[in-house]
Amino acid sequence: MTQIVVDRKVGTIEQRAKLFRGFADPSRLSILGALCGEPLVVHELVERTGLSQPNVSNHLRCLLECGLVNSDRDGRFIRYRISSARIATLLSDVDALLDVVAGGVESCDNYRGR
Amino acid sequence: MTQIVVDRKVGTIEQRAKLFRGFADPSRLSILGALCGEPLVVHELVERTGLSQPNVSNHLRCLLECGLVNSDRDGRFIRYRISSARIATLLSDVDALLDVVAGGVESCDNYRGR
DNA sequence: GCGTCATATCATTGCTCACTGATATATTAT
DNA sequence: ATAATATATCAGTGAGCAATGATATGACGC
Repeated sequence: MTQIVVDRKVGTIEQRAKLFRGFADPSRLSILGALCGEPLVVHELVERTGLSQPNVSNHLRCLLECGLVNSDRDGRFIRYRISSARIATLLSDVDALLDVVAGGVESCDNYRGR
Repeated sequence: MTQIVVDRKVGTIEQRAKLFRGFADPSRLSILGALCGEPLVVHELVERTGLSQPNVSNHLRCLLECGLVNSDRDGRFIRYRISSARIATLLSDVDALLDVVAGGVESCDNYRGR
């Protein structure tokens, strides 16, 4: 009888904070949310998010460097996709938490939004 | 036969970003991580996190306003606890995602850390 | 009351990041 | 080669936030 040992490496506090910060921006959330549905090329992301093209590209570079998305060239297009289904999990868990704390988050003005 | 309809309200992009930003700071992550173990009073949080007392209080005010923690007065102490087990879920989700992307997150220097 | 411990408040400071606008690179078609 | 489309790069700018230090409030015991 074999035993599977998962032993998840627990990230450092700084790594976690850095990863959370990757999600802590409306523009990146829009991009990731769109990519959770299906892989998309840059100009499609620009259309759907309403962000400027350089802005989308800048965020994509960051997301790519962090390993949150992957890219494949397709002719003159570059198609981006999320790198792991765990990203979708994280996003839906945040919505689950918002079910509980949405009101408080809304009224908290320590952050005035960016 | 009854059917249970969950219909989760999906938060707005801005709400999600704001909630993520609540987690996107090493100090707040330390505090929340400590509180996931057990409820603690302020000076215990100060000891365990190594943060200054005003700093901890400032972050607690924010976390309280957002509804991520609750507080109860206990004599001259004030005991804080996380408001929902979903917070712990979210934190473990991030560690699960870090299993996949830790290297990339580490090397991404679009954020230089705070 | 007075002193002490526990926590909260607030202004200031310095750093960091998101966005823009201009430009560069890459690919395909004519 | 030239034009057109698709994407990337980058400096500059403005705004926002985390931490500190000083101080204020609150609770308990003497």
